[in-house]
Amino acid sequence: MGEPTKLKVIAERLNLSESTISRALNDYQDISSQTKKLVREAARELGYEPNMHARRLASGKSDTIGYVMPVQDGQLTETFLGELIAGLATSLAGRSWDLTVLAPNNAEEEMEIFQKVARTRHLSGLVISRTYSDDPRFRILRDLDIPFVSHGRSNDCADTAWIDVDNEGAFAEMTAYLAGLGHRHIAHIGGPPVYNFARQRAEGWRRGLKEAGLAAAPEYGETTELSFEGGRGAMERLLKLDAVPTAVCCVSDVVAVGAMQAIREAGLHPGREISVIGYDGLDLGAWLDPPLTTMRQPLQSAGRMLADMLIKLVEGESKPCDSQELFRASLVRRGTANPPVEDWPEGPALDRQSKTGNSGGVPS
Amino acid sequence: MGEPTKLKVIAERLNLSESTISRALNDYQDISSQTKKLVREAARELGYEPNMHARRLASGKSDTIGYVMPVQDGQLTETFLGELIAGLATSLAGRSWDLTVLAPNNAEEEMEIFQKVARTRHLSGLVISRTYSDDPRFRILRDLDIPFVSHGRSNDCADTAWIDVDNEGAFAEMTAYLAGLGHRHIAHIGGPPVYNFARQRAEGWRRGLKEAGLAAAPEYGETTELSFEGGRGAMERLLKLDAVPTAVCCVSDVVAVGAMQAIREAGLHPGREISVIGYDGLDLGAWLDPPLTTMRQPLQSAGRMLADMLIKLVEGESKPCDSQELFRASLVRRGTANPPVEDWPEGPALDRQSKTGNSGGVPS
DNA sequence: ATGGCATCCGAAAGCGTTTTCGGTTGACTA
DNA sequence: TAGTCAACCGAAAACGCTTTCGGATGCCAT
Repeated sequence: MGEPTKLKVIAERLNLSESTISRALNDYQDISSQTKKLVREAARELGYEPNMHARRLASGKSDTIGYVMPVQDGQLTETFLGELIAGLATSLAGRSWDLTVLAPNNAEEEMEIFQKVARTRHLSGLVISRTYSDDPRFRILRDLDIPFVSHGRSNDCADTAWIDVDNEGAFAEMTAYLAGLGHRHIAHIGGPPVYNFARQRAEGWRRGLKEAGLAAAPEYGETTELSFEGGRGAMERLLKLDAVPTAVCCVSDVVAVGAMQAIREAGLHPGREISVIGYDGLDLGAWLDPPLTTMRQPLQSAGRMLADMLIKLVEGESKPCDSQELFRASLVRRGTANPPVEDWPEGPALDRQSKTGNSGGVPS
Repeated sequence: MGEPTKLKVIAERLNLSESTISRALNDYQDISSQTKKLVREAARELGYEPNMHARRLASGKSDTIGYVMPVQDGQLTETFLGELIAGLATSLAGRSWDLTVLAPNNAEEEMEIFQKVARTRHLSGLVISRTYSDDPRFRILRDLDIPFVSHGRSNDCADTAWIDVDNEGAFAEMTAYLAGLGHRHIAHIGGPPVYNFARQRAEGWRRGLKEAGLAAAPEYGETTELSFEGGRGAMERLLKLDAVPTAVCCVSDVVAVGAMQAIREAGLHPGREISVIGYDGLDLGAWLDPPLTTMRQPLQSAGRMLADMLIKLVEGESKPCDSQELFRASLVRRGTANPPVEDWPEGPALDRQSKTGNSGGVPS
């Protein structure tokens, strides 16, 4: 109610010195367990809460980590952001650390943040996300000696801390699954290759094709924006091909939904003439008709794990290169991945002259 | 690179005292504009960044606001969370304030946070969201004398700061729109009435009905969880009614999508036999077939405005009751709201004996 | 000259912790 | 009985900034 109780109050009440109180509360070894108990009780009774600012000033540690939001790519509506941030926050709260959110609007602002953190050390470490294939932040943060963990890998992340999903493995599995269903014309709608995950997923598709004994026709490797419109546009291009693919691996659920729309607009049915698999495991995929087959990655724990890793790094309890976790994504079978069908409608919008059956070879 | 420059360094370099430097940088009036310029230049050259912890300890102000995430309701996948947080963060960064995110897992944890903030004042103010009709937090925060702004109103928010959308107005407009299209059997699928917005939206539906000269049949007022399954279940119940409604106002887009699914499963077509309007303006609505008509609220600026309001409150530049903003939502015409049709299929799943035309009266 | 009044700046006391260093006990060994 | 050594605690110096208070200076009017 009145004045916040500080160390001094407890000290006077127990006839001890402030420093003893401080060390007792911080569990120093040179305080008898008896007085420790006394101090802790008094602290509880008086409702003592340490003044974070004083503590941080004196100790030189900030016990705060910063999460750098991926603002500049306009991906703020991603549904996982909330869960990630909540995961970070709860994990930190358990250790009475704080989470502050940074939202740089462009690369320069992000650089300024890094510089400031490096100088003032007002944040103990950073979590970055939405990594690029060739991501300068890895080098910069290392040079600035700022502890950090990334959500996603990059080219030179060999000796940094990260967590990621095995994107390549996931798409190889996805492709193998489609091949196992009998598909021989499996296309891929990928994302901008600046994103590391996009490159990895495309690579996984290629590997899956190869392992299934299929060739990766270049015209089957589409690339587009990570959006509904992007997916639709890419699918429209695939539909114009001489040999229209009978299955498509999409870099994300949103892109997959766009592809489904294009398929429908061509008078075809997603999951019948053309199978579609997305990636992300979004709920919305289940609400479609037919529901979208996809792959889900474990996200709920990502925030927690990022926080744990970063704290260990900051406290020097582990080295960056020992803090690397690769998760597996798992297939979510719903309605849009089925064996290929023979009877395609010969709609006016669709020119399939070279595609009289599904046994034809892969176009060169 | 080396030691972070502190006030002392600048003071020695300019042959001034630390206190002068401090006041010069903080634009005190008793420092000549000449020395101010000198100090500022030196600070820039030396790359001076104030030590936040020292500053906050000395000044007693924390220049930090906390955003309390709505974790306990499990609504973390809401797409607006990212935008809201980003808005808060950017607006604060412009004033060199910080945003820290709190993620209480239940009401007790939330209370503990409040108590701690009240005692330690380590946060200057709070932003709360996902408000209940009868939300105890309003009283508690007021009693604890913690400055706060809420995203959404409550019963006793007359003298607190908030921003909100005119939910009631939006649903009245939505209902009027459907009535204007010729619908006379307009139902509502609402959310849990503990949420203030849910109650407001139901109220808006009733008002719209009344203003259109239609009666609000109690069985047309459904209530359900804010989920796909909830919407589907509620719609299934509506489909069992003697007089099946020809239009449905849904409390959210997600619920609307569930309703659409139920309609489809009954052998009917959303937007043909039964019109559906959602609320939120989510992108995913546009990806459906047919695309979901909905209402969009301005969210992009909400975070910014919440931050601005709260800072003004903290600085004493305005009073809570003067910080209240009501936004209007606007109708997004897409494909699921059309005039009623006469020819309903007589599917086995649907029993419409009392519904031979659309001119029938509202069931009592 | 003297007083009064701005204007500008320095000295110093905080802010509430942490942490090092040394000092005081008492028990135990030789 | 003196010496040694833990075990435990207090004094005091930071940490880097803010802010009050008063002092010095110069200017003008008396």
